[in-house]
Amino acid sequence: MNIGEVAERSGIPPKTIRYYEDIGLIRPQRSGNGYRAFRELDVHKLAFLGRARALGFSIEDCRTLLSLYEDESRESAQVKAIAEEHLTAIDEKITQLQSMRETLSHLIKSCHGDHRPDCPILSDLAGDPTVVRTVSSLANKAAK
Amino acid sequence: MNIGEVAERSGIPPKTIRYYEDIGLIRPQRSGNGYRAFRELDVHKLAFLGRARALGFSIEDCRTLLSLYEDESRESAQVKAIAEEHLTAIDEKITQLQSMRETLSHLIKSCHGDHRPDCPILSDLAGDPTVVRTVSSLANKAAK
DNA sequence: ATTGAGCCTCCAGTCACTGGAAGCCCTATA
DNA sequence: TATAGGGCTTCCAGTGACTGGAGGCTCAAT
Repeated sequence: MNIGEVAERSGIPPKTIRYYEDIGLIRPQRSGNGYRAFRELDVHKLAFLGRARALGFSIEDCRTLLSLYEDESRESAQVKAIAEEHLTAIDEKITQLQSMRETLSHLIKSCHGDHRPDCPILSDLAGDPTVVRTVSSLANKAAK
Repeated sequence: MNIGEVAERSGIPPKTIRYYEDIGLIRPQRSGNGYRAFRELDVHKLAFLGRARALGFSIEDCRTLLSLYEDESRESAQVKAIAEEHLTAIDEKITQLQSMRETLSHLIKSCHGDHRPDCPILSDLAGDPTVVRTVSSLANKAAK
C-alpha cells in the first residue's frame, strides 16, 4: 500500500504520516522503488493515533499509549493514569477559557459598537478600573 | 527605566518584552550604554498587552487593538467586532474541549485501572466498536 | 580591582504539523 | 517511443508566542 491510500484509509494526511515516521511512531517498510510500503498494521496504528490525537493526547502520550497497546503485559492502571492526567489538563483549559469567555462577553455587552470612539473594551484593557473590571484579576491568575 | 523594573511593573517578563520590541509592538528608546530606556507610555502599553493576552487575543489582534487604542478617530464597532470574533473562537474551543472531556471521562469510568491488561480505553482507541464508541465520531469531526 | 547582578544580542528549541521546491517513478495516451 | 500527469521522495522553512542558554558588555558596591 502506498502512502496515498493509507492516508485515505486512516484519515491521516500523507505529510503527517511521514512526520510520524520521522519521529518514530510508525516504521513502514520500503519497496524497491523507495516508496513506503504500508501493511494493515500500519494503517491500524495510524487510525489509533488519529483517535488518540482527536482526544487531545500529546504526541508523547500517543507514543506511550501505542507502546502500552502493544505490550501484552501492561496494566490497565497505567493507561488510566495517563487518561486521568489528560482529563485534568483538559478541565484546566476549559476553566481558563470559560473565565476568559465570561470577562469578554461582559465587555462586549458593555460596548455600544457604533461609530463613536468610546469603548469600554479598550478602557478595560488600558487598565481603567472605572469600568467592568474583571480582566486584571484574570491577568494576575495567568501570571501565576 | 530599565527592562527589569518594567518587567516587574507590567508583569511581562524581560524576554517577552524584548520579543515584543522585535515584532514591533513597542518601541522603547535607548540609553547611551545600549540599554533599553522605557517611559511610562511603554509600561502602560505592556500592561495593555498583558491584559489582552490574558483574554486570549492573538498577538496580531493585540497589535490591532493597540493601534485602535491609540487612534482617536476609531469607531468602537471595530473593537467590538474583533472581540466578538474572538469570543466565537473561544466558544468553539470550549465546545471542542467539552466533547473531548465527555468521551474521555466515559472511557476512564469504564476502565478498571488495575494490574490486568484489559483496557476499554485502548480498545476504543484501537477502533474496537464493541466498547463505549464515541471517539471515532469525534475523530471524524476533527478531520473536517 | 574585583565581584556579581543586570543588561545586551543571537541562536536554538518548543509543539505538531504544513507548505513548497526540486526531482524521481509509474502509468497511460498519442 | 516520447511525453504528460500524478504520485512519490527528500529537505528546508515557517507557524505562534515565547523561552532557554551562551557569550559578552555595563554598572554599582565592596
